[in-house]
Amino acid sequence: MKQKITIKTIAKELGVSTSTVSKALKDSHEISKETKDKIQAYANLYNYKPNSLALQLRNQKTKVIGVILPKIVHHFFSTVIMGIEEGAIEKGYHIMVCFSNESYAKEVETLKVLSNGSVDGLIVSIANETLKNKDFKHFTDLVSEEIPLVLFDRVVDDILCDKVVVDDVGAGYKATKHLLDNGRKRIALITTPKHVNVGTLRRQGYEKALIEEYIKTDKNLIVEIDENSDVRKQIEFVFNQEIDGVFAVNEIYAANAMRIAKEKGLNVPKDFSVIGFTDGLISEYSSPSITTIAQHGFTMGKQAVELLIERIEKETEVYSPKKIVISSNLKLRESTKPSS
Amino acid sequence: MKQKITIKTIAKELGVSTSTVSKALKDSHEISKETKDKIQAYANLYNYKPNSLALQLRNQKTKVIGVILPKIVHHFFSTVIMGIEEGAIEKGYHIMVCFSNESYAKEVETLKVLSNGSVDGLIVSIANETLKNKDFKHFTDLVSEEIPLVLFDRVVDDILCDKVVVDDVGAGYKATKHLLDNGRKRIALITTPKHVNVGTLRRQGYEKALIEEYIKTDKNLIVEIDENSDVRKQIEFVFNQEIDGVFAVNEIYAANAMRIAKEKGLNVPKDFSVIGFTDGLISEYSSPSITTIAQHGFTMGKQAVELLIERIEKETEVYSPKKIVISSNLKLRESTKPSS
DNA sequence: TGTTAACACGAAACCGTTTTCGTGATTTTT
DNA sequence: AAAAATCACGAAAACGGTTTCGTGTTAACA
Repeated sequence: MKQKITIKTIAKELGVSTSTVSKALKDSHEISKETKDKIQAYANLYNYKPNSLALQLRNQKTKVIGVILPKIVHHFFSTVIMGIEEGAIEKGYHIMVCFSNESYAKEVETLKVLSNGSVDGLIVSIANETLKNKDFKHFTDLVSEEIPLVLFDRVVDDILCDKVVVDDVGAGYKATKHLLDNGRKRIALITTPKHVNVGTLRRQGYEKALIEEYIKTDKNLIVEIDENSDVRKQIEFVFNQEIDGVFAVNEIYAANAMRIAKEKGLNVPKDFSVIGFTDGLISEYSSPSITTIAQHGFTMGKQAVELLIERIEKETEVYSPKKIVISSNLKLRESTKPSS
Repeated sequence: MKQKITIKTIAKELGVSTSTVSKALKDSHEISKETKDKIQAYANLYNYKPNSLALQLRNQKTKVIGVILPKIVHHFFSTVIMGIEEGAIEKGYHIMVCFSNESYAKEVETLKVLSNGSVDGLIVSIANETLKNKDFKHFTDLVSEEIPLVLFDRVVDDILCDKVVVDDVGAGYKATKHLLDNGRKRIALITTPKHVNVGTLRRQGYEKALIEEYIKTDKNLIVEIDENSDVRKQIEFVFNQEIDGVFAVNEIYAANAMRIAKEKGLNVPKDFSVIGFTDGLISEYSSPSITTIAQHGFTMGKQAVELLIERIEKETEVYSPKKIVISSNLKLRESTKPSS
């Protein structure tokens, strides 16, 4: 890379001290107009830009926020990133994005690297493997180092930090209630393994809605998907039962379920209703389009980053972690058009 | 944030100089075993981590790569990010991600901020507005500052830097040829405005395939989508003509076209074929699933970052820009099952 | 005319680390 | 026993800025 122009260069070239240059560039009253003009003209001519590393070192802050996501090729997470970035830019921050790829080891490593001073704070959604392990030491260490941290979506209560989540129980309830209202009686649930807490919470909502209608939850109608083996096969399994609707905790499962239903000759939404989670493009463009729970990823991201920046910039010693719950809502589409 | 432990702290605490601490932590032979043990033990105990800002300043490199994308909630771009990140991590780099949101102003601003020393190099896909403006000064400035830059997908030849693109002409050709081979005669093209060069290139491939079959390109079969107004309406327009197939330059347009075709009572793929670009989830999960040109975003990202890092680390003064062309291939699905 | 204030600038410390070059104290060599 | 080599460590500069605190010169005031 070309030799960059620095304050020193300018100082030497113009026969003044670095302090004078620094002050002149900040339009300090200490410096005479002529000197300022001369220095500023020179700086402009040679396109001087203050070296941000030097400033970061001096100010002891980077104006960078680290973001660690389990994955990115995913509508929800990419929407969240959008929100985080927008919120960050508004406050003069930038984001450094890393992925854990759902791996515990990579999450630990990334957290370690980012917490060595390269970022002012972190926004994280926990990797699946970590949730399974239940080993959160890398997070609690971060907290005890007092590095600002905000967890979102996939959070755990043991980690004492700010959190942003969707109202998963409520969402599960709304989704199931909607199916019941449409007259469905035997509703399958396609969810994640228990360690993924969002899945568990959505399941609670599902069960709550059923109980209210005096329907006993039937274990055979519930399938916990193991992403390491054939997802489609596992979903097909539930179709061995007699069912008239399905609530899936994400849109991939929902799309798969609908496809299977159609292949089995079921007419969606006439004979069979489908409802998913994450209001992504699949739900919008599949046919029939799929009713979903909208997660408001953008809002989540924005709230998370605002929370974090507040935490970073507030020097208050006493600090009680906040938890923001974003309410989700139903996005009605063709897959649950009332069966006449 | 808690007061971080530094080399100075250790030095003072242990009554040695900072140089000794620094050397001891690097296991230098200059330091006696006892002193090293003592210092290392202390560092471990208090969980000392070298401040990365100080290192970056001293080494004059950040090991960070800036990435500027037009958008992220998009299958292709998020796949590219994955590739970039993986390649970066492998070489000990991290990525700083920003979005231009297709805006010229934000692109200029972001480029300026990132080129002040916070990154060692940049990977960019140009914003639509910039392509329309044809104002690339912010890029050429970067090049003349000799800041390593790699452009991908949306590139322009005037900027002298490394580039990674897909074989858009070839891809357009393959897609159109495939439709022709399926016996389609009146093939609509749904593309972008002319300033988006990838659209223009794909169109060239389309025209080339038609010419080979002695079919004259019919302007009425081509629609250039303006994203600022109703996309669906614009696509519908082309259905006023008699057509038996459509080639769309991205999957959203393809999905829309297929939906309209179905609404018009056309049977896909029996009466009508659809082929898209970007092998995303929509194409996979819509019904019928949509044949696409796979863009290999992951590969593009990885190649781009490898090119960039090579450029960053090679101190060779003479440097001739490279252009890597990634060949795309057809992913056959239901929307173009041969009409019997 | 002597004192004080305002002005315009520079010296030096600081942020946290690395690294070159001394240097005094041992140990080895002759 | 004197010279040379080795050892174990420290001082200081450097990376590129900012900022506090002088300080010499000039202008204003009594």
